Amino acid sequence: PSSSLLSRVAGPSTGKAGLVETDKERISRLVYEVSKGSAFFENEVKKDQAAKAKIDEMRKQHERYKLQDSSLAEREIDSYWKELEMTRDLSRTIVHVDMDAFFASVEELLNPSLKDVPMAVGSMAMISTANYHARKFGVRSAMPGYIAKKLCPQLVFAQEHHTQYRDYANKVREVFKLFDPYFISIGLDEAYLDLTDYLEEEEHVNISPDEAVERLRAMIQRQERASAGIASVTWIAKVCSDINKPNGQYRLLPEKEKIIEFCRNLPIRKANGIGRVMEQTLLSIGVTTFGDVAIHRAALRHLLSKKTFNYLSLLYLGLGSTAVSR
Amino acid sequence: PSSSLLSRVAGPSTGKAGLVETDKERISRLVYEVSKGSAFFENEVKKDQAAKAKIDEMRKQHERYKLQDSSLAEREIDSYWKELEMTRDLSRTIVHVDMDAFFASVEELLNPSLKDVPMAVGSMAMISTANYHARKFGVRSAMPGYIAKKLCPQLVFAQEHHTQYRDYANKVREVFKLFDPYFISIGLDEAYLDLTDYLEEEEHVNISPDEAVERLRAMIQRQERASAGIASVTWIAKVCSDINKPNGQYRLLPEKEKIIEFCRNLPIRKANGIGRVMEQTLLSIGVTTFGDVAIHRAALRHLLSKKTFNYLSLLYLGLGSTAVSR
DNA sequence: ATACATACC
DNA sequence: TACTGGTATGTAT
DNA sequence: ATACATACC
DNA sequence: TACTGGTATGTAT
Repeated sequence: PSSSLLSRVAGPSTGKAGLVETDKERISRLVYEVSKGSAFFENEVKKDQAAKAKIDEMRKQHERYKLQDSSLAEREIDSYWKELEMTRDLSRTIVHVDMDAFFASVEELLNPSLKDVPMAVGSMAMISTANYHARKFGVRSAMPGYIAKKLCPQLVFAQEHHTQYRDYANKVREVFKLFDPYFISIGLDEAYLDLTDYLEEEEHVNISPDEAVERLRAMIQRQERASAGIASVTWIAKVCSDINKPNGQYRLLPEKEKIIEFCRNLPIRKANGIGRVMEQTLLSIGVTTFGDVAIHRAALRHLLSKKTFNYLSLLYLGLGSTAVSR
Repeated sequence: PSSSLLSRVAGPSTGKAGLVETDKERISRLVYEVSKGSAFFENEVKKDQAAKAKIDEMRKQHERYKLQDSSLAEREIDSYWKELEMTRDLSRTIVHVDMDAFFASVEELLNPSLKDVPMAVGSMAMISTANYHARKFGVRSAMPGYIAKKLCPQLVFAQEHHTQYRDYANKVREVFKLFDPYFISIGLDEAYLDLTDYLEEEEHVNISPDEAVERLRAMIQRQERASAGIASVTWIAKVCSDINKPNGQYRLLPEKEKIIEFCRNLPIRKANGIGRVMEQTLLSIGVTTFGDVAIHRAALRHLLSKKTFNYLSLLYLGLGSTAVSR
């Protein structure tokens, strides 16, 4: 099976965190073997082939395009990027907070005996989250339970208790409100906050963004653990919240050079909006990080839609929305 | 009423040939006054408003675009045009033949008394062609007969005799066949011929393209008169056939500089494919001739669809299809 | 895919 | 009194 | 406009 | 045995 099919059937969360390469490989093969033959699987094979055909078309177009001189196109793109640069706003302190294994940790609060065993919330059909014991075995969100059970035979299932999740989420949101009354929730377990106003208030002027977020996470941590990312735009804050997960935080300083360097080395898949298909698409052009976007800018503008190219431009430059409060 | 609405209700042929400006103005106003209130008219008003709204949107976008520096875009377009230039083919001698007032002149053959009076083929509802006596009054193809009658009260109507038109057209086509067996007919009264092979035949090597076309028209003229244009691409041949109409011909020599100069001064509306709406659209950007297309190339590429811009590029450069025979 | 607008004869 | 009818192509939804 | 694919939680 | 269900957005027809 091709890598794109493996990544498709392995589910979105596989390969995200906490596993070494050989484990990833072993797990995705196991998932593949177990899935094979199901209706779901056959459908995924079909979709994968369609996506691959499109990517192959593009690859051929790219072969032709590569022969051309692209220096003029590159200069035009550079000039466009210079204009984008004018819109850079480093003035906001944006935080992305992500509750660690939220559903699972609520279940652990409800039944502390689950704390020390590999546990997943959901059923043999589908699990929504797994605790970190289970994750060590490759168990992931959006993985069917029966596959998770193959990866981890001693896995314990907890039924979902949505009402409780909402109650706990509301408690956490009370904390967010103290730091930014206009915070935005994404589902029950994520939120974006704009800390700029908080940090400018007289009683907080001596607090650094890192300290403020430590404080916020400490207030949450009476019951739940959370990770957080701090940056000048929302999407980078989200990427940062993943870096020291679980129970950690990371700040990317609001300095143009640092931001561009950060994005240059960032695997494209880390950005919101770049999924499995776009990852494979860009890979076929030789793009793995946003730094590669700059290298292949002329080809990318030629091969992708205007919207997609403009979006990649923002990601390469580390630009994006700072809109949380309003 | 706005000029665009006047031009819309006046019909496609108004303003084409043979009238001075004040006449055109008087006629289009008369047509407007007479049409006003009809269902057809109200529909045209609605369509005109929709088209105008779009054009106005574009105009606003253009106001913003004009503030930007367009030198890089211009260079990229120039490089694209240089590539297009590589495709220029000056080797073909393309002729467009257009029968003068075809239906009307057949009617005159069928009833010679119609020769000396203003006459239109059709009815009070719609006329298809008018003879040149009638045209002096502003009577045009696709004009409703009752409006034509207002312009020219003594106008005589002849009923259509399609069978006869087809018979005469077939006779004319026999002539075309002698010059190019692969000629292409457009309706009953127009044709494109590729004279290249004819002129290369041993018995014709001493005949110029102009002479060959004179000869062709003379052979047709035993019964019908025709005008013709000679150029290296079909669309310019068609423009040329209009220049010395009726009963005349014009050749644009197959020389790059002459062709570009010709197009530079050519009102955009003369080209096939540029109708009333595109004319108004381009006018709103300040484009009247294809020379203006070069001046405003950066804005045009920004404001128009890729297809439209590429098409205008060909028209500016005097490039296009030479495909007649094949 | 479909309807509608533009364009031409 | 009364504004064709056919085709091709491009654009918007 | 509609269906479908991608992407995310 | 067994692959959620919701939303947003982009692309193809």
